[in-house]
Amino acid sequence: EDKDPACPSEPCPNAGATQTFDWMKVKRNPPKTAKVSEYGLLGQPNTIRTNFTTKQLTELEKEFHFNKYLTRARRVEIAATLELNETQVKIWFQNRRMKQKKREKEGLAPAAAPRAAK
Amino acid sequence: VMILRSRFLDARRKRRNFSKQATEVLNEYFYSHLSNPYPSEEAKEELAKKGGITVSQVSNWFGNKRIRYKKNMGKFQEEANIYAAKTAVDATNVVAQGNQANSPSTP
DNA sequence: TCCGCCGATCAATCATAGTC
DNA sequence: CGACTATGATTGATCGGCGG
Repeated sequence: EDKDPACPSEPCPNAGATQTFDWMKVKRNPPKTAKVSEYGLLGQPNTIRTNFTTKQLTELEKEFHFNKYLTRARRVEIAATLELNETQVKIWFQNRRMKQKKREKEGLAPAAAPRAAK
Repeated sequence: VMILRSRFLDARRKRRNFSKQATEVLNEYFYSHLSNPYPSEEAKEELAKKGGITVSQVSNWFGNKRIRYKKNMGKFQEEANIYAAKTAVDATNVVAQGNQANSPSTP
């Protein structure tokens, strides 16, 4: 996975002027979205970002407008219907809530930023 | 998976490059804090104000910058040197210093 | 001890703007 | 004008911390 003929080692000595800080080495663990089941042939089931279909997103969106939060039962139901993991549904709602919050926040500040600002 | 490109109709993405001044401010902060380019919420607001962009845009910029920088450090060497000279508040060890905790991080 | 949520971030990708 | 690159935004998923 990393091909760097110049600096094979880890402590890559500072090449050039700037050094290599910790944040530059941060590496996220690959998504464990694997579906178990059939991976005997392909070494990697779903080590990549899942792409939800329009249908799935539509359903999730619809459910979101009904309830911002899911109950365990509802989650299981939706996951089964859309053929997704419960975790994926859970995460989707989580991200959706954050997105909503972000939107609300932007819908108030950009328009006006008059007073205040100390 | 036949092409779920339903995202086509997302008129949302009408990107606009930031002004020279915004980029200047962002890069200045980034390279002067290269040891830890993670501005606090307050710092982001400050940068947003100075650059005339939103806080989210500042976040996006840093997110993209960090990833792209570490992905190909060599490509940014030149840029790094330019901005590094400008400001040097950096400090690999800014711990001590008898300083003032300006952040309201209540323990 | 396990689980869900939050906030921030990562990482890959999309689509466009800019350069040649 | 098309090809290629630079860059802002989006988003499924991870990380660490908190509370129940």
